[in-house]
Amino acid sequence: MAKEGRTARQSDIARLAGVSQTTVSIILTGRARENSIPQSTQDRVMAAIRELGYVPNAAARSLRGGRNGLIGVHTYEAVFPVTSEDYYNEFLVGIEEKAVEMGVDLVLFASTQGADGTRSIYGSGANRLRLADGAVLLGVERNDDELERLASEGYPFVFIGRRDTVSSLMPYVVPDYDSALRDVVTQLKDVGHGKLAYVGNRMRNNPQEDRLTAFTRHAELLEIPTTTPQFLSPADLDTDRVAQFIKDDVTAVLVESWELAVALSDAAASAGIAIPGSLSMVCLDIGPRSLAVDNWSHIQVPRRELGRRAVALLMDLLDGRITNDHHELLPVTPPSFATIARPRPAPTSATRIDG
Amino acid sequence: MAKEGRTARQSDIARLAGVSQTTVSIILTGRARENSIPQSTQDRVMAAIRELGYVPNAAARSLRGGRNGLIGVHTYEAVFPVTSEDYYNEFLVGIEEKAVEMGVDLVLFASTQGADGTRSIYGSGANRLRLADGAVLLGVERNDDELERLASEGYPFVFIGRRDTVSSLMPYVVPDYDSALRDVVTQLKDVGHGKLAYVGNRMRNNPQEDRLTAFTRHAELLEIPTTTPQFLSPADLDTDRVAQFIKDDVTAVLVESWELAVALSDAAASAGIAIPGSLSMVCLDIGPRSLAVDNWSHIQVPRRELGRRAVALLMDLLDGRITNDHHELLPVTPPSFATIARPRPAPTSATRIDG
DNA sequence: AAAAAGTGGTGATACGAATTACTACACGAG
DNA sequence: CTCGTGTAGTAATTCGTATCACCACTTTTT
Repeated sequence: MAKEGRTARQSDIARLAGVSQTTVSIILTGRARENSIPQSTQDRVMAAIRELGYVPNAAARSLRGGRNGLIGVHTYEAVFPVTSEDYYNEFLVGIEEKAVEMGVDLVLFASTQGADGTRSIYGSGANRLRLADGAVLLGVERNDDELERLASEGYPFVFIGRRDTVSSLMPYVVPDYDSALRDVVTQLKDVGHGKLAYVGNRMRNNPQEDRLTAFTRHAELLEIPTTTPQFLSPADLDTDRVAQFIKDDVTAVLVESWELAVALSDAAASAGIAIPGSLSMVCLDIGPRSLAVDNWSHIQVPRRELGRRAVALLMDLLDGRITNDHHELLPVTPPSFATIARPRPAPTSATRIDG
Repeated sequence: MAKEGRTARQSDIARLAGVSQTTVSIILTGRARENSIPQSTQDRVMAAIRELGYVPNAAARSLRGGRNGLIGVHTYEAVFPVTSEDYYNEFLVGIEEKAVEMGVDLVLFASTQGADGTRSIYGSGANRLRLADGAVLLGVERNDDELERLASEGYPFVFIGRRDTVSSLMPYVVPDYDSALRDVVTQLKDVGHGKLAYVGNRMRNNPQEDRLTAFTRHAELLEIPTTTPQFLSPADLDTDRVAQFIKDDVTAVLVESWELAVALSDAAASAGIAIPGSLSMVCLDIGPRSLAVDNWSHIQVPRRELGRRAVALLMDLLDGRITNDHHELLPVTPPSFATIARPRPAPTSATRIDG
């Protein structure tokens, strides 16, 4: 059935069907009507295609400028992390779902990973991304230069997340942290909290900055006092720190990562501080599946939906339905009341024991 | 730095460096020595490359060169299952790892999924896999016809797993269930077990058949009696069934899936039968990560390694280092002694109470 | 002195598909 | 009988890179 050696190309089909290569191309790109190719010819060509098992050559198509139905996915961290309680997997679920719906295939750019494990689009010498019609990029590492270069080359891509410096150059989808933090602060105010603390990671990244900015903004707008944000490693979030919160009349703590949430839970337990009885806690990131995160109040980034929207936006971009300045915010699920409770009335100074 | 619009190509560099495009290509493909291009010319060209921010066009390269550095991955079930306690993820970890090492990219064939959720290579008319240089296929669904067709078309692919009817047509990697079951049966015999039961799923698939065959074979070779294999849904593995095992002097049960292991644990607990005190249990499949599978004796399929080897074999196949009849067995980790124990001496008939 | 080998390149072409710009013919209207 | 309008195509060109077949000149070997 299949000729040995070479794979079939359009000219093979053309010969078999007794037409020119041009005609085959016209039929395959769905412009048969406007070029008045009769049904009989179309049928002959389609039969030949089936007989030879023809599949368009993706490289040739993209070289010429056409579509090849490939959507790239490039993450600045490993796609399938070995620490498999995997943050990215959920994005990929969404990306794959949407790809299936749109009938395109996904290219996971593994070759963009250097020997040292870092990932770079241009690092490997060639911009492999060009093999695909466009790409979805994600990752928290700061590679603004690459993004800028990619955009300046006119390569169509969508970013999941936001980069202040270059975000105007490309469409992106991003969780609506501003609304989320407004909801959190409102929620805390509504149940009666009077003073909030914010504990961030020592390592900073863009989403974390967004959350902190939003927190500061809404705490101010809602006129709820806060302590100065602290940036701690989990080890530093110890009993002393918890004691200080209590001393400072802090009744609720926002922590930026699940590692900090674990540390705070442990420290509070050691210090005999009940959560949420004496101290409410909200986690601003979700942990791995294996942790019982439902036991903490936390905001939930719609990772699956972000993946889906990113693919949808990319297709829109390719079809010219949107431009590079199209940005989308996706709602973030507000926290449950697991570790948010009405604070106890502050003890009077008379009952307070000073060490 | 980057010119607006078009990206630089070799002829741009050539013009800037005052040489021909051929020379640029020669230098870039590292054949400067053998073509006696002096260092001075190389330097000029490299400078021009840097100045223009040139990056080779991957599409043009693969069009010219044949290979495009894409490795397809096709699973007969969703690649990123929504039920994310994901069996396939571990294979993909291995596949991606190896792809990174080999410097190739992965194509996840999402477009091969039909509207009904089933996946078929030829479903869309054309064999989309041809887009990649070769592919790794996995999945337990029985699509032998497709595999056969694919092989007959000369498409290079490697299967993870084994299909009796068509396995001679392609290279595959497969867990060494025969050795694994030999080890299990030996292990059970060595600690003193006298009679084994085998409980399989009602839904049969190829790996399960392989395990059962191996079990039967080795039980016979080692002259250890067994009950007739039973194929049950987890719900049917109830206290009655457990009571029957005891009545039949069965001291160890091999279950084919973690669902059955859960059912057996529960049923035994309800029936007051201690595991492994009164009944040893070995699970022949591993469950999702979230389950504490380490609490059961189970054999462990080296899924990551299977993924890695599959990619390695595919590259070997593409480079002509192996042929279609190359098959590899990968060792399966034998069970721990978590739920394997020396059986209690069988009660004498005098002490047995008949209902 | 002629032949061979080395140096430093260049021009033309092929890869496969898409597109632009044609051609050749039939038919009806004016 | 000629003009216009479909109909049913095709030839030539393009995308960016790699490679093959050369070329012109110099140096070394026979």
